[in-house]
Amino acid sequence: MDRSRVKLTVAGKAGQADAETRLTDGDHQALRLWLRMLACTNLIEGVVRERLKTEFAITLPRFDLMAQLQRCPAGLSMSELSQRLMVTGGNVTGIVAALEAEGLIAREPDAADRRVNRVRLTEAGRTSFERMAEAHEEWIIDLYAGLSAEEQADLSKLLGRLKAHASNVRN
Amino acid sequence: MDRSRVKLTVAGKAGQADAETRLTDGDHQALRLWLRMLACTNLIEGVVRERLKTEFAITLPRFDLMAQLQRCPAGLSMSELSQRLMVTGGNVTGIVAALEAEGLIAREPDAADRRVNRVRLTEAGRTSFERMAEAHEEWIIDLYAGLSAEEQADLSKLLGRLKAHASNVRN
DNA sequence: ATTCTATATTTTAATCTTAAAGCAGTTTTT
DNA sequence: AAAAACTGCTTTAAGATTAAAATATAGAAT
Repeated sequence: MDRSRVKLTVAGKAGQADAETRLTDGDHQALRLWLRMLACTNLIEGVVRERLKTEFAITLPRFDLMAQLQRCPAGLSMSELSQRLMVTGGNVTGIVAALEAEGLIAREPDAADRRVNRVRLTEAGRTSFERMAEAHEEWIIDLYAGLSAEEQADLSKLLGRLKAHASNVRN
Repeated sequence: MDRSRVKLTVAGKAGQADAETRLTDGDHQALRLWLRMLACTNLIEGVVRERLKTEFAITLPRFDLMAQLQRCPAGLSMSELSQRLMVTGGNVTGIVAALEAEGLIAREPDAADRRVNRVRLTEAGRTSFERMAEAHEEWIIDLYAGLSAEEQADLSKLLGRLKAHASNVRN
């Protein structure tokens, strides 16, 4: 563990006193759990975001979009990207424009339906993504290494149940 | 369960095909777990965000800021808010400005240190927050009701361990 | 006292995000 | 075929977010 990179926090992300720390005794168990879960997710997401930026000069949304494209070498339409990334169409428009400007993806009009734009990774994009994805997977493995394989399985199961229930509540 | 509110998704958030659904067999356990956790958090956060907006016409960041202030009737400085919310100072500046414009919070210069701005809830802000907080807690309880008290405790324990480990990895 | 250093806050530029409105092209109804 | 309805995408306006630079004040060192 390398403690040498001390964070001075001149103007960056503030010190650590996360949401959870601030709870009162009166708060309900579910509320505490939710804040803890949020803190965990933000922590991990923050690490990923920061490393993608410093090590690969890319943002998380752009990385995520490239990840979707890599699984579909034939390409995806803007709508399909929107669904898979669970974001609005306008958002995809912006991210695709940025990645296209960087030469990492390309778009072609669909032959059958002139409304559709088909997006795919360029060769440069594929090469670049493969390197990033490998590093990314290692980061995640390391971040979760505090839990044994069995604990990870337990966590996954609980989250699966939570997700199933919460999905119903939403509607 | 009310299924009557069918989502037409004209231009809003796209259909449901969450990140997790898109995984390959080759992906590592930790990566799958991470995507599931992210999907869960986003799901719950989305519900909260949406309901705060439709039922109380407020955004989640503003609600979170008010929550911090409610726990500290004496008020908090901008820096303290920044730390507790785990966001940058510039971000707090913007959110405080918005809440001040709505008359929900007030700011006064600190007597002892002229650099400091002390922020607190106004009477209107406190009244408004109390109503929202009550509803919010119920939403969370409902969203987590798919897990028994024991399962919630297990989940909390696992997340606590994960958080502790990931905090170390970050540095 | 003056200079250096640190802290508190704001401003700016860039990116991401959503909801809503609009345009272009496709499909269905009549 | 014309009209209506739908689908795919982009644009716009508003908000959130960060990092970095700028400003103002405070405290420490000389």
